[in-house]
Amino acid sequence: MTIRQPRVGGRARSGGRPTLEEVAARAGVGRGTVSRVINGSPRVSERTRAAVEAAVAELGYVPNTAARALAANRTDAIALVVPEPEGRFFAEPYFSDIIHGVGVALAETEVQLLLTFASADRERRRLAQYLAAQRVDGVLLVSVHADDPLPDLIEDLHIPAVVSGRRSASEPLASVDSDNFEGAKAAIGHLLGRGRTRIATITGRLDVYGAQRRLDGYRAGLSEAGLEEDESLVEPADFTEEGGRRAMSALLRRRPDLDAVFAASDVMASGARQILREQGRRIPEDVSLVGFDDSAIARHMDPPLTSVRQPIEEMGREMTRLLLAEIASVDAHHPRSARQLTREQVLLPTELVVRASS
Amino acid sequence: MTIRQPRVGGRARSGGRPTLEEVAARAGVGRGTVSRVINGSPRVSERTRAAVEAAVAELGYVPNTAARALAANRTDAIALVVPEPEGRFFAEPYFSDIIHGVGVALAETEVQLLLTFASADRERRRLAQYLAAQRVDGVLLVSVHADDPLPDLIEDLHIPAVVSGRRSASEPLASVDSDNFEGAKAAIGHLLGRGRTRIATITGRLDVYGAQRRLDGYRAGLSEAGLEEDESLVEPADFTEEGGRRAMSALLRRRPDLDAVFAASDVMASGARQILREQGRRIPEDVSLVGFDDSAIARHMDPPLTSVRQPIEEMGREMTRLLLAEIASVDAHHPRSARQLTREQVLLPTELVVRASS
DNA sequence: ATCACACATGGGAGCGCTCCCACCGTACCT
DNA sequence: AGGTACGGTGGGAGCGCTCCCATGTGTGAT
Repeated sequence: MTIRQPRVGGRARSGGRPTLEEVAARAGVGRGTVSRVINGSPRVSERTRAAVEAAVAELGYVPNTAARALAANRTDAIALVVPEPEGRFFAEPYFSDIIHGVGVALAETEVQLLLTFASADRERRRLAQYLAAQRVDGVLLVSVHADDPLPDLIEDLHIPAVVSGRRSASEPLASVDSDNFEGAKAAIGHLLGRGRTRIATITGRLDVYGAQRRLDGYRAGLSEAGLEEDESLVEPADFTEEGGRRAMSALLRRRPDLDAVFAASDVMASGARQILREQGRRIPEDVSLVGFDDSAIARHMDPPLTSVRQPIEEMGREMTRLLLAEIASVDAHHPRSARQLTREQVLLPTELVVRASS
Repeated sequence: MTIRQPRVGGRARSGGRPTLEEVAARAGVGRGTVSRVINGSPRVSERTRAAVEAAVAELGYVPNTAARALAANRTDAIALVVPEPEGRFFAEPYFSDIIHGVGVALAETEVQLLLTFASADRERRRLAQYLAAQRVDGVLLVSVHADDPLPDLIEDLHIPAVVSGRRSASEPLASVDSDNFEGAKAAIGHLLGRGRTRIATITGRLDVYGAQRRLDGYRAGLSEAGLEEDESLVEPADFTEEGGRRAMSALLRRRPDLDAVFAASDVMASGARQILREQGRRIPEDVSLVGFDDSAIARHMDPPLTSVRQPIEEMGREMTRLLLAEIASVDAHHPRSARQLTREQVLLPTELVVRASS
């Protein structure tokens, strides 16, 4: 028989990173005690804690995350999943703001943020594998389309998740959204205050829940002011500039007497403005124009566009808060199968930014 | 005495993700064999492999990464470290291109990309912890400044790493850079071909190695054409638009007879153009202008700017290739302390994009 | 038929941690 | 004095994998 040698090679002790056990030996305590100190358990005497901390500092000990993840069944990492090609991701300041908000919310925790793109089908599959492999404790999903299968997949996997922008009134996942309804209503209130009464709207794709809510807000704003609904003032579009142009043309043809336009996005407002100008309507003298999103476009338009600002960074913060809470609740109620996720729905207030176009 | 119960709770078998052992049982083979199949070892018979693959599919088995990382001492993840605040990161298309390149290089591997920002000091410390905790197998470093301590830190940790843009001629880490010298020389060659002989240059911050190389290329281009060096045609700046304006003013004051300007960045070229226009010099009739980077600015300038294109996406690809190679070589030569990293230096060719400004 | 050798396979040990139970000592009560 | 309680501590077991050694099992050469 041969005596089994301890495994040598890559993980040899010499020069490797120190382990818990080594710290314990150095501090003259047991492994469990060191673990308690590292994890900030209160059940450790002051003397012992100090001794362990000294040993940690001397050895430059850093816990091995893989071991911790395996033993504790958590990774202390969350993923921000962007179901878009990188190109669009970088083009839109939206994402930058979201990430910033997430970063703020994570700053005081030990949780790491991972960014993942998943536009192509192939990448989707990879992502599914990734999530199933339990590499993250939870997922932030931004910019999901109504027909995206990703959220359902995540739901099946029983992974804590938060989406930005509900997909419907009965969003099954926890979500953070801006108050599209009130935002639109405020825009209408503002236009009414300017003395406008024939207010048209250009909507986004109505299969997007947020677009529907903006339309609802438009209608509520008018009816609360005692104005009758008038479908000839409503023109659907698709969130694009070209769509904005077409819708504006249609509206002017149908209702040449309109004195204000509420576009459900800045991009569509930009398209509308082009047509208004071509047709010789002055902004804001003849027609007031209001957009939605308060994007860079709004600030740089001529004249600068009044727009409804969404608190994007705050949405990022809030999403993170919700996700961390879900993860914590899962840890608590152990049974992984029967867990209760909170599925909280948060609605953040919007703000009307008034500029020269109204 | 009490009989020790198997641990229950979160990690109970019921409903949990299947393990290797369960796949093995299902396929009627041993644990080792399943592991071999999963990892694509050739030492498995065709029959067995098929049986295991069937079991994997039936159970929806996905290996647990934490366990794998712990046992194999690798994570199959690399980090892209951006020592900039997120804002700048998103503002510059440079990063988007790099990431795209990295993504392409990673597409055919199982390696996951993590994005990490680390501008503030606090974040730096976190990052250092993160790396020490062995959460990634290697690091891609972009946009490092000459005085950044991060690369040295990474070097001390003996973590495979690749930087984009060497910090000096003797870069200690593996690096990928574009050929600034030849790029600049080509720009000068082009201007000479246009019949220009009094060619000035606006340099970047000369403590940035790349800026120095562009200046060297400028000089080499002139001397190869038999022109004498003339320091009155060289004006240092700092890569900013304002710097470009100042440098251009100084050059015009000193050398009103100049007939071409090579700016070491498009942004500086943009500043230079403003001054040239103010002074009534026509581009390109009176003065030819060439920039560097071929950024969006170059395409949108009036007139469109001739510029030296860097193969950014390819740099991302190449960095990834180098990093994966380093990681592989580390795995091979086990002893973690005495490892030999390749420290390869790659120089990618640039390309002159000729537009109306020259 | 015998040996040698390759190839295929099973399973023990161990990666570094967390969790939890058992145990120790001390303080406080009866 | 004996009992009880509890804060503090040590260390076994186990997380799910990889690695490698030991053990079959089949093939061709002798």
